[in-house]
Amino acid sequence: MVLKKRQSHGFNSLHFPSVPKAPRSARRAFRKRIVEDSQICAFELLASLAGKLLQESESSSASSNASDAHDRPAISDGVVKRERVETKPVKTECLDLGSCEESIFLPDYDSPSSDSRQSLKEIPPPAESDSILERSSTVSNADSSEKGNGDEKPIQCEKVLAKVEGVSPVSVETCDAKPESGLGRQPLADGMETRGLILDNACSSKDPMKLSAKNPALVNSANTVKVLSHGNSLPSASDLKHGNDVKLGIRDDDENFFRFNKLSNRRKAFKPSSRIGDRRIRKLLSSKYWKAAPKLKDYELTKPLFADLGMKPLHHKRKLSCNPDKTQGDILYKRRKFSDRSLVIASDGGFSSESVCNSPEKGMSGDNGSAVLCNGENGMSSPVIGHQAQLRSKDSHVKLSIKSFKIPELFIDVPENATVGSLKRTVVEAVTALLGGGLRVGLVLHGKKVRDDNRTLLQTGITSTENIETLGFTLEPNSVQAPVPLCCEEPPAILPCETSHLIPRSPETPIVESLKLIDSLNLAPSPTTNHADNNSETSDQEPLSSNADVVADNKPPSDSKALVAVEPASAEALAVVPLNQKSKRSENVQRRTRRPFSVSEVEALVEAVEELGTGRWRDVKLRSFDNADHRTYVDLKDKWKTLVHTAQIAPQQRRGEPVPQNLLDRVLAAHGYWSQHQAKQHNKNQVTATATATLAMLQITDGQAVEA
DNA sequence: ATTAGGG
DNA sequence: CCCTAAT
Repeated sequence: MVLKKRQSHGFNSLHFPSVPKAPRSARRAFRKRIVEDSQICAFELLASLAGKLLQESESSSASSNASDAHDRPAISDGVVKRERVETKPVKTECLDLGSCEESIFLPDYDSPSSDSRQSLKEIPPPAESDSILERSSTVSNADSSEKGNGDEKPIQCEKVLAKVEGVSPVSVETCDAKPESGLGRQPLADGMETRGLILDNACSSKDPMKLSAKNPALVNSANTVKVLSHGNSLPSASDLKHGNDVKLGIRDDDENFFRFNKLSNRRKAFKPSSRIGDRRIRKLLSSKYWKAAPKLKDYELTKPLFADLGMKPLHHKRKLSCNPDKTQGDILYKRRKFSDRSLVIASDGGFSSESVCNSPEKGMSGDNGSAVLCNGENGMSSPVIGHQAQLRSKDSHVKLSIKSFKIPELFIDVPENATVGSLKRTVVEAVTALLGGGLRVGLVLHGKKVRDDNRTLLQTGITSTENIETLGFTLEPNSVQAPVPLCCEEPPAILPCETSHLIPRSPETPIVESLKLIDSLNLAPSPTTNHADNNSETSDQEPLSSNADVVADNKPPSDSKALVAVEPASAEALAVVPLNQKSKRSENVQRRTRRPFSVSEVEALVEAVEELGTGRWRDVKLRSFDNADHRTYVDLKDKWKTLVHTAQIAPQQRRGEPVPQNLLDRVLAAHGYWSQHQAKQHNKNQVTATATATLAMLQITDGQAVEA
């Protein structure tokens, strides 16, 4: 027990009301620095943000060209290539995001397994790479030159080598627009079995935006490919790279993050007590200072299968061009609080793949485990993403087709005078933000969660069509594992400019009706998909509930042979999307773990309150819980509150660890006493004597009553 | 930063 | 426990 040794005096102790050891101002002195630091952080952040925006604006014109270009450079082996010809461009329709320049063409990659030379040709097949693949750390400028800039800043690529299956190492390249991009990228550790996983994410452009516009697709498709071809759960270490374009933000955030930690440490050094520091940090974490960083962390911490599969940079353009006038409509969206933990869902109320995207049939050819990521264009419906999986067994590979994922319920609030376009965008934003929070994909087999990420599919039992029936995927917020706040409170400047903006939720703004309308439209997906199945291969769709035990009904993925993932938004976009606090919190911040008060703690509390009264929780904390970092004065106050309540109710209604009646009696006595002397608390000395007597009487009375 | 109260 | 408003 951390309880401070306390004097064992009862009411008599009331004679000696404890007095703060020093004036509050003095005690707080050192804290000031903390505040200042945080402010500095804020400034730094702002500065970086400004810089980023500036940079983006500067490159806006260029980026626009780049963004709509079909040529998405594929890079491998340090060579930048245009893929237009080699890959089947899949045009993804934009979600009516104002500008469709963001549309991306996603190539199909063929599974190396069956036909490695095709899509992955540029990438050295795993088999060939018995040794560590060495790659030039610099990416050729081919792409950049085409773009017309990119020559200037050398871009660094860091190589990350990961050992895979104890045999062939996997080379992953990441690039950073910034030379010193330090943040240690996490290698594909975790002993992932990603044989043949090769991720190349080259950054040849100096312009972050450009990168963002291009790379995500690249990365995503790469991931998908991996999934298809290898079946093994693939680490999303590769996903890390996605954030290059947002580098600035990430770095800053990370720096801040570290700073925060520092602060906390410092604070602790000074004062070993109180959890206040922690709380403060938490608060900071959960607030605006965070943008992309959380995401990065998520990636680092987890290995989401599809976590950021499919994030498309939707916002660059908008960011720049928009000069949102805030006076316009306000659009709010938020996730429902109760749904924070589990998302999901259900039968695919989603859209058929076609409705969502134009996926090339070719890409879906059976032999190639090609992945097609698309962006659905139906504004309203877009938020609803069905989830469907299809598995096939071919050769020794397990192939799946996930038609779509359904996203959890969203609340959207928009003014009546908002335009349809703005509404659509809002929905997109919401979805983006949601996904940006970082999702993990869970695997459910036979209704049971498969937790071991390192096991092979074979070991897990996912080998053939038979299993497919019982295989399901779930989407889970990352926050569970990584209590990292993800979001970002960005100035509306980033928002879609047209008519509406996402704004932090404000009570007054919302028009409930419109909200509901939207909600129903978007959230309640009408089962577009056919339930009729003709295919032997079926996928289970399960509601993603926190339980994850639930197995959903099978869905007959009709014919899609390829994996089709619907991608609502880009990772970067996510980084930029402002979220309202609530959604943020619900998704990112984990509640403090519950720590029921022990009897001894209660005793200490009671004792302290008897002496100090009910209005000096800080002193109570200092007196009896100074060493209990997890008990804040608010906690103590709350506990007292509940204690009083507990003492007032029938013993049968009390729950949890029973508190000795005598303590409860003391609680009542003290409570009664102090509530009568609130006003007089000033003159403690004078009152003390009286208080003692009164309390004693009260206690006696109470005790008698109880006994009787 | 604390306190007080509602959720 | 969390969140907020008011100190």
